[in-house]
Amino acid sequence: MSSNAAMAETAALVGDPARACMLNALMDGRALTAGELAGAAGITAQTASGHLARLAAAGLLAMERQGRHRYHRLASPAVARMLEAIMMVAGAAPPPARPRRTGPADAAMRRARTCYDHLAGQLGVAIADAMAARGQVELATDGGAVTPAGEDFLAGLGITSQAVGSRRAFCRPCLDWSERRHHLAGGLGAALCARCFELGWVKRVPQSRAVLVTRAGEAGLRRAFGIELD
Amino acid sequence: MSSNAAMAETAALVGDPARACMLNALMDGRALTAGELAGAAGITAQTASGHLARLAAAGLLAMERQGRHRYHRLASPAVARMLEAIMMVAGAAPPPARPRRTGPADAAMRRARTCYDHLAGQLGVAIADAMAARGQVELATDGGAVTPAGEDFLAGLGITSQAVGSRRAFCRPCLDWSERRHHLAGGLGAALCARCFELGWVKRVPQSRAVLVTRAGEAGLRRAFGIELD
DNA sequence: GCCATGCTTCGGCCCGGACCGAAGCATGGC
DNA sequence: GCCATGCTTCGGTCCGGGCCGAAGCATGGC
Repeated sequence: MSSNAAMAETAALVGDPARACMLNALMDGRALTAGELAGAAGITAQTASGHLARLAAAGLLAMERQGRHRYHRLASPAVARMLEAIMMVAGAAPPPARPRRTGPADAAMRRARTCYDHLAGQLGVAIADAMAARGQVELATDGGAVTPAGEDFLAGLGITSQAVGSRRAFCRPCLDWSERRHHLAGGLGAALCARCFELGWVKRVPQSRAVLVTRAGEAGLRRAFGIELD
Repeated sequence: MSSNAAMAETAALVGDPARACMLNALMDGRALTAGELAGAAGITAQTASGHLARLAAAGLLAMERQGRHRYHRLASPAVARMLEAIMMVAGAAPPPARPRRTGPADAAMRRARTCYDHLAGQLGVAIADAMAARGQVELATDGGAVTPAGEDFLAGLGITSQAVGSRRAFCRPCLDWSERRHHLAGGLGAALCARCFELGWVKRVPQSRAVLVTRAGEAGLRRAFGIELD
């Protein structure tokens, strides 16, 4: 059973704290240089170099040289999904343990962040809740669908069905790491996230997966979704 | 960022070949004794005991004592999904490598097997294809939905919508490990799988995730789905 | 009570691999 | 050409943890 060994090898790569840190830093979908990743993991450049080479060899990372720099990013959405899945199990892990402060310590991260290509945190959950409450999407633990009313609503936001995906069922729910509730992922989640950036409703916090809701964003989100973050 | 450490810890648990072997053996959803798991991993009982204790402490396994035996099973579907996700990355891993025989060496496994709670392999893919071709389900990479025609069809098979789930979108596609194509998972996949066992169309191969299609099953599958396994 | 079975705990061995210092290549700026 | 920057390779140290043998508890059969 060689597939067992392959699985163990892949998991072992994620199973080192320094590598996990680097992978996590790439979970926002951007590409970072080797130096930045070394800093994020708190290790020296030469140690990071070894790790990155192994991750790339295993197909977890894609590497791209640009001048003196080498940019690394997650090789595919499948890798991001794997990391999500691991994080979910890790988060729910201690079953008979003390409740233990859930989620990231960083308040901004808890409030709003990107999760590979879509929005998560309080913002992501609020959007999902609002769209579900208005009958714009139907959510279930195993999948979801956009309703006709939802398509109209998205069109009004400037999101075409082409941007979302060709089929009706493109709205994968993704259990939120800090909120422990579902938010919108999949094609719909990615399109909504991209549109929020385009509209200037949210902007990235440097060196972080966290995003800030701008003043225009607060107004826009209230108008479009009827949501009001604390 | 303590969540990083938690993720690494969880991944490291899967990252040991012996533990990966045991987790894999539990991927069919059944509960096995410590001795059986030790045998599956090719290690002694005392070594397995240590591994199992750690996996249980981390919330990956649930343990249940029954007489002298201790039965272990995956703690939750989330764990199974995590293992699936890791396997998927591991399978697709070597990107610039030789094509390398895909999937399990075992021919029976490739033909039909369970994947936690649903059917996979050629059989699983064939069912998904047949239902999609007949307009009974709509599949996308991020989710899926059963059509009204599909509900009628399922009712004819003796599968009520209660058995499948309360919402319309309960049919999560799951990328097949050996076939590299999608099959039906989620509530729908679980209900179909259970019904196939009830009808005696398939039966488990002892000590394996593989399942055999019975003579009655060949006829039933042909009649119900119009599929013909080689 | 006695023994067999199933599993766990303890102790000690040993190997893999994570880490860093130093040196070696590249690329870009001047 | 020269040096600075970014990254990699090499060599050596050190620690975590996987492994088994032996012994220690439970449970069940007799």
